Amino acid sequence: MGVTIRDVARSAKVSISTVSRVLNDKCNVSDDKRVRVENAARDLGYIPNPAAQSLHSSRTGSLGILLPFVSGEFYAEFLNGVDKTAQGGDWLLMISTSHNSEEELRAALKGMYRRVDGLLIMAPNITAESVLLQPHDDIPIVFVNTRCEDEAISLITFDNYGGMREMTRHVIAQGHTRIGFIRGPVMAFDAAERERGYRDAHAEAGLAIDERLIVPGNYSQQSGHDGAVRLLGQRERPTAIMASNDDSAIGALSAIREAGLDVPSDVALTGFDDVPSARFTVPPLSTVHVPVRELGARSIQVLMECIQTRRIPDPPHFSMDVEVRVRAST
Amino acid sequence: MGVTIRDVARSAKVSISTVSRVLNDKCNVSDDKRVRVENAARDLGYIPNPAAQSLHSSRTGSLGILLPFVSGEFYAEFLNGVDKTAQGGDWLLMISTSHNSEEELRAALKGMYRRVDGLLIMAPNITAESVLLQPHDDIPIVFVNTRCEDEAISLITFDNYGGMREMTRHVIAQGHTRIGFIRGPVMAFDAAERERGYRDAHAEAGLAIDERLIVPGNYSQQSGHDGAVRLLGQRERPTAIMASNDDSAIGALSAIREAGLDVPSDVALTGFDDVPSARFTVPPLSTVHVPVRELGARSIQVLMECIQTRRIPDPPHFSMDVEVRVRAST
DNA sequence: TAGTTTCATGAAAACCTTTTCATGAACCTG
DNA sequence: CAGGTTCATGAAAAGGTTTTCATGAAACTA
Repeated sequence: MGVTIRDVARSAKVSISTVSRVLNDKCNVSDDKRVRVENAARDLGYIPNPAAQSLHSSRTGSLGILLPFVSGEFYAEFLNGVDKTAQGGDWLLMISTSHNSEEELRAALKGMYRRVDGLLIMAPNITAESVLLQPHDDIPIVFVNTRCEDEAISLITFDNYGGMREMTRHVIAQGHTRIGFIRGPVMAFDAAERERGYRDAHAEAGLAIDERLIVPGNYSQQSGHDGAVRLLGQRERPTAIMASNDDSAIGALSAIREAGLDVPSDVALTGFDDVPSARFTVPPLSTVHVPVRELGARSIQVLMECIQTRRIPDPPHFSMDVEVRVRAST
Repeated sequence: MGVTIRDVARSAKVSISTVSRVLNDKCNVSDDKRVRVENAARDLGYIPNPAAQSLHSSRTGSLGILLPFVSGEFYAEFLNGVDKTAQGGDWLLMISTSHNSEEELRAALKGMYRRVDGLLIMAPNITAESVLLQPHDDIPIVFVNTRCEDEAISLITFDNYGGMREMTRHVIAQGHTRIGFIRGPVMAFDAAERERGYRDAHAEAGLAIDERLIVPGNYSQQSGHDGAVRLLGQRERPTAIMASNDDSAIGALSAIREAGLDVPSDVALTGFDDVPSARFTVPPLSTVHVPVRELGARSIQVLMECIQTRRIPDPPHFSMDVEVRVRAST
């Protein structure tokens, strides 16, 4: 079995209290013994048992990350920011994905009970308030990209609505009046916000929306492809297609080319997220840049601060800036 | 603070031993008390403290996942398979990324000490043997896509060499003789294997390789773009470009189109991995299909079995099948 | 020098479970 | 009915750490 503090104490011929003092406090212990303990610990390769430490301190050194269904570059980027920042603070990450319903999230929350010191939750399909109604540990929780009105809950988000409104303004400014829209997942808060941006920009410009131009999707490439096929098959086909995210835009792009049409001369195309691939489509994709990695980094940053200061940040809600990036697809 | 087994015992008017028995063994306890305990536990919302359980049982219920730098769809897919399978076995995942050097991996290994019951390590830049030379907990370890000769080490991999050899044969069969190759990361085992496949297929066909046709890369879209620019700028430009993975093929595709050339009529293009996007490039990308999600799933499966049976699988090395998928880019 | 303060040190308690052990009571068996 | 089993139950130990408390020695102060 593993080497314990007892082994170190025996080897250094001191009591376990002294060993613990040397390894933690660093005060009130004679140089002689300190050196003996340090040597013994090193020679034996002693590492404190985290379970024992945690039992005593009720601190775990881990952060829980709860995500919805993970796919595509968005999450890889997000996790990158999360992990790098967490490692900087010497935290380990406990990650659990595929939580789309309240049910699943509740189970995950229970599974993480007492195993983590804080939680980062991205739950675009659910409201933050409903998550917190569940019985839960009173550890700090930071929500990301989740619907949340309550100012007592810490939230990091980005402007799904404004980004898509801005992008729609851009497309309208290009002279388009029949603009197709490929929706995101039905239950997703961010998808609804993006659609709202699309609609409001139309209203602003005094453009009526033909509801047939709004087709379903679920953020996947396949759904973007299918959505575009549907839009292009319409009698009076749109001159521009706005996809709810980059993945579905990439799918749409392939459908447009399959139909023998050119982007942007026949059909303009836009995405949302600005994943790395968006710069490498042909033509490069006009999209709404979301600082995904920074989003992950900042979320963890805030969570670490919540844990340290024992209270939620002020202001509790923070929104990252997004920015329209016009490339060759419009 | 949290509700403990004592609280449940007090509330149910029994000893803590009885509570523990009801919640675990389920034997040798009267119906009367069983019901009382169950009700009390439910009403108080009791969840056993994992640290205390772990301290006693020296089991944690967590699996450690150590990955290299994570980016792109490959890892999102892999994690999908991993997480879904782990959840099925009621395990939590402790994930740590960005371990490319022995140094970093050693630190991560130390950080996970006694926090996990098993480890899944993907370390294409290092050998499995060198990782195990580090002092480490004697928990089961499964390596994925890592260089490893030792038959005493459990390994799941896929045929990087054979896949690329097969794909190269396909390209050669199309009549190409000047075939550019965009390398993966210098230290990466899988990248070296893929290059070896490229070379051996040439040798088989009696084709000499012009070393100028092999350019550096690092699996990123940007590096694929840059590599293609370099290849296309050569005096005698290649008629086909094989990228070491799909991401760099996507980058290369954009560079080819920027140069005003057509795929596949001017330049054929291939990738490796078959990430979801590969079907939605224009034209769709010929690539080597790797069952990435299954790879993740199987790896965790094997790890769970190692933990349960307390020994490594027989045979210890397992290779997933890959398959050339010819699409419109060749 | 007597009294007080500082300081290094080890013993022991606490954190929360699970599991072993001991104790009776109720139940058999011959 | 006496001796032996089974069985429900609670007390206590163990798991590895940190922290408090007690102890005694050494260092000060008046």
